[in-house]
Amino acid sequence: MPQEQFDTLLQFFKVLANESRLKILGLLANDERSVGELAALLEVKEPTVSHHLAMMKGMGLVDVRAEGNVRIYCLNSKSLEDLSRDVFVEPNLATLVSDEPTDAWEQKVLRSYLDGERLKDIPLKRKKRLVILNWVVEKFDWDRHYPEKELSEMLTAYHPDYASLRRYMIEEKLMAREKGIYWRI
Amino acid sequence: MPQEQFDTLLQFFKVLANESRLKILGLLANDERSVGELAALLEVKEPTVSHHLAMMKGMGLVDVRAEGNVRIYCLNSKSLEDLSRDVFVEPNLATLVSDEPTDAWEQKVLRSYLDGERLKDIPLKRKKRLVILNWVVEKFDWDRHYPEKELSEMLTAYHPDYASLRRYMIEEKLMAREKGIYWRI
DNA sequence: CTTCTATTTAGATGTGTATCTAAATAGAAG
DNA sequence: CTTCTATTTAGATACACATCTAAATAGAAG
Repeated sequence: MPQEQFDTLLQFFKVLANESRLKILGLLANDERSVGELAALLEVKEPTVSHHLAMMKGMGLVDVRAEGNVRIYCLNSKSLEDLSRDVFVEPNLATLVSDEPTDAWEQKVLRSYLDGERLKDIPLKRKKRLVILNWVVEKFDWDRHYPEKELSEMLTAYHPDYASLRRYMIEEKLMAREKGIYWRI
Repeated sequence: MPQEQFDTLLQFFKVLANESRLKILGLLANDERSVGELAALLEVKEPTVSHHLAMMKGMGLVDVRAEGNVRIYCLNSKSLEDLSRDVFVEPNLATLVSDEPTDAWEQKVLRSYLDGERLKDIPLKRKKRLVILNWVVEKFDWDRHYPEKELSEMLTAYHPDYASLRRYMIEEKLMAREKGIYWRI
């Protein structure tokens, strides 16, 4: 859903990001016009206008009606309103792009927070911190149980603030704890 | 005013009519980001992102803040709202393009309605009719007074429905009438 | 059917622009 | 001051696209 919507929006902007087409939109907002009229008003050749109108029709921005030898185009203001409503509200915009971390981005985070096998810092932003925590938790075996003392010693090897690391691991449900014993989940 | 606004709008669409820039907009709607983060998320090089951000900043779509070595960009949602509000309401759109008849357009109208020195039709649309009326009224001298009979005979030479022509001329204040005498104004 | 006109299709050309690499800058940290 | 890192600037390349001309289509009118 978001991807498809993103492409539609991108296409919409591309269609309107052209002087001739934007003028056509403005002219049709005043009155319906034939291809020839538009060509004369814009002072470009008919084939060019025809090409532009085809694009705009493809986006549903205009409608056509044949009248004798003439094709009359008019604005489809509903589709314009639909697009603008969906688009220009910030929360809608936000859903257009997944900000799921990509491999490339995770690599970047790891590089910037790791100094060899040690952490330079524990990221404050949750998204980045998750990348780091996932890297740390990989150091532990799936099918072992770790007493708190052993866990803390191992964590200290990566960052002095082992307590925070431990707390975050629990919080993010990367590990579970019971009676002072920890294991991966 | 309309021309300037038109250019702004066109520029706005051009800025957003690009996959990378539209994604940046979406990402910044989620959270502020540094150039490097955006480059990693989009999987393009930093200079490219930098270039895009400069464009967007030029339109006032984003704001920057320096933080150490890093420049953090965030969305300026107000400017986005302003633009969309001005744009996507049909009456606003209509004012963006002057539909004053251009010379080219007038020529076109004349060509399509004239058959030599006779009118094929009297246009129903006022804009076109004005072009025709202006052409007809040129046939009359500025400093002569025409009795109704003479006027009607002259008009008949251009179109059988001389009465309509005469009425339109008065209506558009191309001619004035008093006691059955007509003259140009 | 033939001719004329409005439009569309096809194909060519030139400009614009998104992106890259390499080099310059600027600020942080030692 | 020197070094390192994030970013910007400059310059090159390549692809996209707006527009044009010429030819095809389709419908109106004779």
